[in-house]
Amino acid sequence: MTPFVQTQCTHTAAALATADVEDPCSHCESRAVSMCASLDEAGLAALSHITTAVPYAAKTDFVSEGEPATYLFNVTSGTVKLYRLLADGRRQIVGFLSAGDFIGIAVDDCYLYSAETVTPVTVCRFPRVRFKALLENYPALEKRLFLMARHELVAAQDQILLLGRKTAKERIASFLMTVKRHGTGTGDPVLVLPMSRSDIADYLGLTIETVSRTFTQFRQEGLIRLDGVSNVVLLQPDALAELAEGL
Amino acid sequence: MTPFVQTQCTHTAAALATADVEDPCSHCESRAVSMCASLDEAGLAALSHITTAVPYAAKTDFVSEGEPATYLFNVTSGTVKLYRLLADGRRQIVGFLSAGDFIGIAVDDCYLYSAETVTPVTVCRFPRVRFKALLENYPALEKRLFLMARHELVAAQDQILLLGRKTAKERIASFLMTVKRHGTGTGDPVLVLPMSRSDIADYLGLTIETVSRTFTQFRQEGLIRLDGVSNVVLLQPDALAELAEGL
DNA sequence: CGCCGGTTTGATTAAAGTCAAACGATGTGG
DNA sequence: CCACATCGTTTGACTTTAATCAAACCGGCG
Repeated sequence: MTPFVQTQCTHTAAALATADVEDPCSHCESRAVSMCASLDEAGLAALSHITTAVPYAAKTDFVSEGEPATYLFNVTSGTVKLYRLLADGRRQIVGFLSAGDFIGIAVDDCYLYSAETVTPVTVCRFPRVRFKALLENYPALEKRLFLMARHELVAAQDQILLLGRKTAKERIASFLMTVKRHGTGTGDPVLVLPMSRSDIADYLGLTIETVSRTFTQFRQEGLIRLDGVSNVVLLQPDALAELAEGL
Repeated sequence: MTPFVQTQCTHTAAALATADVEDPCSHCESRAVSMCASLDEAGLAALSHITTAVPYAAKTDFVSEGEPATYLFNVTSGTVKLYRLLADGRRQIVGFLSAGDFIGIAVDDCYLYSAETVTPVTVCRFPRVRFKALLENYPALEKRLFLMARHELVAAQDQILLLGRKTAKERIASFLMTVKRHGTGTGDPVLVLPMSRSDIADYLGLTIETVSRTFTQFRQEGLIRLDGVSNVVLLQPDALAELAEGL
């Protein structure tokens, strides 16, 4: 478990093969969408100096709630879920992350949630203390993280509205619209859900059975088509959008 | 409605009476707990220059979701609720604010939630554009806002766990513990709840009836004592704390 | 005193959860 | 190559929690 390579800030097998030791981040596919976009060459070099690129297999736990926060991470490919547990094992997924997302914005000394990969994932790993030191010298990076934190806060409030006041159908519809928005940005109505029904349930505050039944119901109503378990075609995206808003 | 005074950054009737025009923020009771604590005298002077102190009566709506975000606010006294609505009127309160809390950290051009006073409230009001300009010159202020945003994010994730996975009893217990923590910090087990049962319900994703029944149940079980509707004495704070964590 | 809003209590319903079994891909070993 | 075990998913029957509908209560105020 947790194999890793010491090459810095190069993330895919392809990138690794062509890694340029002098400028390791230049090939990073997620650079443009990550906090790294805020850094000039000097900043990128300084960051790459404290960075380790790490690939994880699917279903790998790599952050545990309550543990000392030794490292912070940038997801560069794949899907990660963040979750919190109650004492008796009830689980709430607080977010799904993908390329460009940062893990640890709100972290102080200890992690406040656990993180597990959903798919195979690559991350850039930074020692927390050194990252915080670096932040002092790159105000643009801090500004960028602030912006990302604000976006996370908006997303969290959306989720609070969903969990507090939406029905199961509205939650699933909202989830589909979020995945759609998060996708290519094109109007592509074919979604890929890399996470299991169990993950979706724990994200939406439902049970596996209710998630499954609701997908079936949407299929029967002609709102979606299901290709296997992970491919969803939105047949009536507008109707789903309305459902998501409670109309 | 929305009466206001042009005196700058002086917040209570008492403070108003003794306002020092040269140094209007010096008497502010919430300065130490607000973002203003990050400013030196020059910064405080610059901020006070774009500030209007505004008192609001209880139950006054002063921010509306979707409206252009002309102003940002700092709460200096009283309690405010932030909420979002679904089309059919279902309401979710995303947070209660009090002295020192900032309204608009995550705001871009338009407000993302509505705000209404619970009690009589005083705020410092800043034109958004001018505030953002000022931020550029006071990195310590921006750092402080970033820190506050991170704390809000942690609180939001706690609320997501609560709404997604806790029972009604656990939600009420969690709410009581949050109010307790938010209080004087002393071990004072007597809480004052300035908000209505309806507000508590809309904050916890429950109905008025369930909130009321759960309080009654806690009273019958000897966990709390109720003095009227707004005073709650925690008779067994430890048991409530355990309930809140799902133990 | 009696109205009025918010709150509490009671009876019933409905939405989602639980328990349980069947289904269907995927992967393994005979 | 196919039987079979496994794991995640779907479907079904039933239960439970909290919501809904409705009435009584209570405290403050005109």
